[in-house]
Amino acid sequence: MGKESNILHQRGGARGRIMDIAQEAVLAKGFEATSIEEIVAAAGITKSGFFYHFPDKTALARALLERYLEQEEAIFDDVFGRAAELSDDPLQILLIALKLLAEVVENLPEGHPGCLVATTAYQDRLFDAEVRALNREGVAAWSARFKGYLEQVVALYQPKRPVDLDDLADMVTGVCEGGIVLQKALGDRTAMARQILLLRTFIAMLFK
Amino acid sequence: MGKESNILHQRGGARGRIMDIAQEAVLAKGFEATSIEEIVAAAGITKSGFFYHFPDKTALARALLERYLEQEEAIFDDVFGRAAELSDDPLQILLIALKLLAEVVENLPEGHPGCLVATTAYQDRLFDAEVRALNREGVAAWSARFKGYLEQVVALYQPKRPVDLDDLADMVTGVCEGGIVLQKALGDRTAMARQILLLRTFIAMLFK
DNA sequence: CCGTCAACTGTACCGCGGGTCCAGTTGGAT
DNA sequence: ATCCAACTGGACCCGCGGTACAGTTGACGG
Repeated sequence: MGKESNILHQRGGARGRIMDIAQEAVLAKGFEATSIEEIVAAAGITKSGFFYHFPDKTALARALLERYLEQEEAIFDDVFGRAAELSDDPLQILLIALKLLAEVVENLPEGHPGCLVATTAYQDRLFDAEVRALNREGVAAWSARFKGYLEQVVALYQPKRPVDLDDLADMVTGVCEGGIVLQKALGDRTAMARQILLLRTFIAMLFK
Repeated sequence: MGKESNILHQRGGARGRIMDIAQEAVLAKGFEATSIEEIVAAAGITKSGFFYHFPDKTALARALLERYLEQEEAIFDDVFGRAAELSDDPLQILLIALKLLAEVVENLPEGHPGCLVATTAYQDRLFDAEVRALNREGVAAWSARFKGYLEQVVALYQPKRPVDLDDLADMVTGVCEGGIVLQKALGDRTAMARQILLLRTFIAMLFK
C-alpha cells in the first residue's frame, strides 16, 4: 500500500520515531496510559511494525530509559566540558556549569518536558528489577559525577559549614527533579532554571 | 496524621479505605495502571460499591488530590505550630520547622510514600482542567505559606546574598519533591530528610 | 537479473479489565 | 414498620496488550 510521505518518516527510521512519540506521551500521561495504538498511529506505522522493533511494551520502557540516561550524560558532558574550557578553577567550573545548565533548560522552547527517571521512580511497580536497577544506577551515576566535581572543589576551598558531599551531590539531581515538578505543577516553564540558579547561589555561598 | 482515615474505616465504611488503597497504588504505579478491580478487591467491596462512592475514576483522582492537599496543610500547620512554640524568632522558627519536617519524614516507617502533587503533575494529560487547577493552587498555597515565613525572616535578617523570595519559597517544595524522587529512584528512605536538612543549612547560611 | 534480507503491512484473533447500567438487598436509625 | 444509605450481583461493550503468521517492498550484493 502507498506509504504516507512524511519527511520525518525518512529520517532515523521508525524505531527512533516510536521512542520519541512514546517518551513525550509517557512524560505527560504515564507509561500504562500510553497505548501502543496511539504510538503507532502517531508514528504512521502499524501495530505489527511496533512489535517488529520491541518484543513487548516493557522492552520499550527499558529502551526509553537507556536512551534517556545516555542523552542526559551527553548534556552533562557538554555543559561541564564547556565550563572547563572557560576556567581552570574547580569551583568556577562548577558554577559556570550550573549557569549553563540553567540556560540549556531555559532555552527549551516548551520548557523541560519532564524526566524519565522521575516518571519511572513514581511508577516502579510497573517495571521489573532490571528497569528499576537501571534507574537507580542512572541517578547514582549523576550523583557520582557531581560528587567528583565537588571533591575537586573541597580540595581547594574550605566549606563555610560542614556538609555531606554525597547529600550535596544528590541535591543537584534533586533540585533538577524538584524544579521539573514545580514547572509542571505550576505551569511555569522558568521554574526549573530558577531553582538551578538558586542552588548555584547556595553552592557559591558555601565555598566562598 | 492519617489516623482519621483509620477511624473512618471503622465508622464510615469503604470510601476512606478505597482512597487509602488507591493512593498507595497510584504513588507506586501511576493512576491509569491502578485498576478499579484491584482497589475493590483490596478494600473487600465490589465494583458496584466503588461506583456508588465515585461517579467515575476521575472523581477518585480529584478526591485523592483534595484530601492529600488538606493532609499536607495539616502537617505544615503542625510542624510550624510546634516550631512557633519553641521560639519567637522567625528565622529560628523556620529552621526548627525544617528540622521537625525532616524528623517527621524520617520517622515514616517505609519512608515517604510519594507526593500526589508530583504524580499528578507527571500525568496531567490524564486529568481535566479542574484537577490541574487544584494541583497548581495546592503548590501555590505551599509556596505562599513559605514565602510568608520568609518575609518575616527578611524583616529581621539581611540575606548575605540577593535571592528572590519566591524562588526560595518554591525551593522548599522543590527540595521535598526532588528528595522524594531521589528516595524512590535510589531506594534510600533517608534521602528526603537529608535533602531537607541540607536546604536548612543553606537557609541558615543565607541569613546568619 | 536474481536472491536475500530488513523492515515493515494486513488480518484475524484472544482475554483482561475499565466503565456503564440497573435492579435487588441489607442493616441500622427513626 | 419504614426508609435510606450503603452496598451487591450480574450483564454488557469495547479498547488495548499481545499473539500468530503470511504477504509486501525496496535496497543491495553477486
